[in-house]
Amino acid sequence: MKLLLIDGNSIVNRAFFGIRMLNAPDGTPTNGIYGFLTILQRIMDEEKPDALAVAFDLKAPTFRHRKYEGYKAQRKGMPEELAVQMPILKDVLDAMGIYRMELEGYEADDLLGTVARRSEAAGDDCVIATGDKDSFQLITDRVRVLHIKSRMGQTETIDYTPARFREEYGFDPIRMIDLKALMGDASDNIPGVAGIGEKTALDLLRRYGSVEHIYADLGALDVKDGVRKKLAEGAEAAKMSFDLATIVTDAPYTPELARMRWDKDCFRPELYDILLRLGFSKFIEKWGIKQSNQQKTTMKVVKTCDYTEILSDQVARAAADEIAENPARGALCVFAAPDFDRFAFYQSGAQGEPKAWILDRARYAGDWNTALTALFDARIPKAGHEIKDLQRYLLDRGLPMEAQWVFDTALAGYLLDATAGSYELNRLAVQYLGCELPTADAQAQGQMSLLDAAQEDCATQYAALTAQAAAIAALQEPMRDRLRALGMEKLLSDIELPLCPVLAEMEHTGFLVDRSALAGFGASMTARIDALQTDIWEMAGGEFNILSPKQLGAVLFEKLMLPAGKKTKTGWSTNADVLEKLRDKHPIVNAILEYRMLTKLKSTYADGLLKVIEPDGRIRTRFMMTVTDTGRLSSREPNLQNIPIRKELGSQIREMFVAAPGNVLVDADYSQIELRLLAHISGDENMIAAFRSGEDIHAVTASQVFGVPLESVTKLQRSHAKAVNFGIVYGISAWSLAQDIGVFPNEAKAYMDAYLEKYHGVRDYQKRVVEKAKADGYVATLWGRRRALPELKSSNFAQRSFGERVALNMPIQGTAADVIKLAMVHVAQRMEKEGLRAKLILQVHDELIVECPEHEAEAVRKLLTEEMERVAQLSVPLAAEAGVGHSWAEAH
DNA sequence: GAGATCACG
DNA sequence: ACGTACGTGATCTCT
Repeated sequence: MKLLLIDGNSIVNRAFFGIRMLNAPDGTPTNGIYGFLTILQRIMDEEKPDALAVAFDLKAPTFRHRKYEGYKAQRKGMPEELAVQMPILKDVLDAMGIYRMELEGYEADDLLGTVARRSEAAGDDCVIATGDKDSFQLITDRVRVLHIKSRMGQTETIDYTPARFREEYGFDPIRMIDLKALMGDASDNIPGVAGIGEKTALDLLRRYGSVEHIYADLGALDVKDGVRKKLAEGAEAAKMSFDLATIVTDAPYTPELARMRWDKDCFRPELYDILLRLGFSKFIEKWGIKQSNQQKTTMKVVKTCDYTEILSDQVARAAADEIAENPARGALCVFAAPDFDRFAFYQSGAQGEPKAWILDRARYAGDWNTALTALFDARIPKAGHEIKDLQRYLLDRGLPMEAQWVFDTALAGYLLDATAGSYELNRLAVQYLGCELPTADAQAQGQMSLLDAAQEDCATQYAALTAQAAAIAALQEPMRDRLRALGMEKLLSDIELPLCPVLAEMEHTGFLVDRSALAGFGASMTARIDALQTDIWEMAGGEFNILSPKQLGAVLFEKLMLPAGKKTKTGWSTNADVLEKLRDKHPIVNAILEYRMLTKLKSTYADGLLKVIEPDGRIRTRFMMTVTDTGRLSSREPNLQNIPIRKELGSQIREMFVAAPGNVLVDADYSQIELRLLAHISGDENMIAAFRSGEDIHAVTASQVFGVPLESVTKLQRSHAKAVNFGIVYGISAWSLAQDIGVFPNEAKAYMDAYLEKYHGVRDYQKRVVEKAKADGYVATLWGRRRALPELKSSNFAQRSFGERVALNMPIQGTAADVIKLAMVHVAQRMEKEGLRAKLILQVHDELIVECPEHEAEAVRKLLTEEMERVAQLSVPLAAEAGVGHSWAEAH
């Protein structure tokens, strides 16, 4: 039998300090619980124990501390945010049927030790999961310790067997006590011997085995006199520390072994409610926890109803007419199955009963396009979920999509919490309605005939679809209320919703790519890549996978003994920054850099893009509207927002993105939009003046920071000033700036000080924005787009600092996103109004690309820059520059 | 599936 | 002493 014992306090502590602040919908902090459950699940998956128990501390002073009077056993008090999570965590564990071990006056460690020794005596295997090193003293052949570390939100476990421990420490696990006796443990209030640190303690134990041996004859030790003196003076402390560090293994505790047995079915019904309240739908899903009495809540909040299945064109038209003639019933809510072959429509009655309709392509008797045309009638106001994709579907089928779209639950969810990550309807229902939606998975019953099962399946699925459409209806009011309260209604109605058809059409149109040129480009690299591989293998003295950082690290830093720089968590870093510094040290480095560049170009861009060119020669991306934390769009499958440009060879790819015959591309981009927005938002007079003057902003910055006349700014000074400008927008530290531009940190610090001295409006603004973010818990753009910043309250320095940088950056990056989105809406509307055949085809954050007939080029160029510059009247002009060409490279 | 790397703004 | 810039997505390796 295998028993898993978990040090509850230690694990929840790691989780709390390691994971960014998370909150339940009601505001209760949940990061400790969340982290604990994540770690628990991971260990369970990996270890698959037969039984488990979680131990918790219960009150100080504990047994171990009691015998030392006057000794302050009190650990540092738990932060309030963690303390409130402890009872909830215990409730969760109870509801999961997991055995809890607590004993008045004992620490979790002592219970672990006691139970571990007993299970060992009974011939069982035992695994202890903890975040502290104290428990290493319990390691034996039958007791392993899983040490849980959390770094940057990631958890890492190290499996300590006696061998693994000895390898790392150089002595037996039981000597962990001796180690603590000598070096102490600040977090546990174990004093240790004053002046003896980890290094000395390890050395002593490796040579003399134990505290007992060390103290047996201090005079015989081969150590410096200073160390001998410290040991002599610390004899008492060592004795006490030894006792304090010794985990009790014979506590008066009898665990109820039967209740430790792990059984997946022992979840109690209230687990569902607890997890729901905590906002942990991820775990509900993952563990397949069934709702208890929630079905009733669903019915109450999401009013479902019978549906009519539409099977013919005639019925489809009749239904559309009925809907159009009853505008008082509210928007028609549409839910589409993922592949758009089934739809549910739902209209809540103003007075009467709600009505619902189902459209199933597999069963539809008439013409599918006719059905869609009828129901997506432009007379009918509609609400939906991810409506841009629906519009794209209609467009791809050659159908109109001009229906009045008045709401999108996914977009609303995104505006309300851009960091949530997913806006699945069920999740929104949990969050904003407090209920779960029925799922479609039919429980195929053994007794049912195949036909019955199929029918049952269909009915369940239709009911589920209807409930989704009904949820869209039910979500509108609470979500709209929230948006209004946060001042984001206009953001939805004037920017995000109107942007949907624009993006749908961009995706639909796609970008023409010169397939044979791209294929030729890819093929032309093969020979060079092969030659480089041969050279690299020869210089390395053997074959290896150059793209494997692990193997490459071994070659560079062990075989060729090049000086290793940064480390990653798995080994040496071999990234371009590191390699760049090794360029002169060995010819292999240059070859590797070139090899990396070429393989990247070939696999991601040449081969990668070739795979997604459609039969008409065009590439169609998907613009994601609810992905980024700042309000930007993202582009996927393929990503057309990261096509190379910075290096000459890569930028050749852009020559293969072309206009169709008889057409041209018009490319317009905002010049320095983020810095201009910084000038406006901060109100810094000096920076505003610089932009109004129309001079090169980086040169002006250089001239001011380095105190030289504008005309005599050197290239290097300008490039440094440019780096500072970028850094300011990102919320820089002097250390990182130094890394970036390759100067000493104190020099970088001097640049930054000079910068903030000259642009003191920026300095004041930065102070303001961080303070306001701390007070409000969020930051916002000029248009009111928000990003919540719970990180600012984190007790973890790194996370808090991250929050501060985000507070500095998001309002700038997000406002730029607002600006270009609005410009896109205006551009599309105006091109349509002016009857141009021009089409927007791509957005790359500060750049728009239009494809149009040659004769429209001038008009489009003018239209683009006008609309882009006219979006907002700020204290600095928004400048857009446009070019025309037959390829993207030429137009840019 | 996670981590490392590198492409873009 | 902490840990180093903001925001993305694709590909490859390796567990």
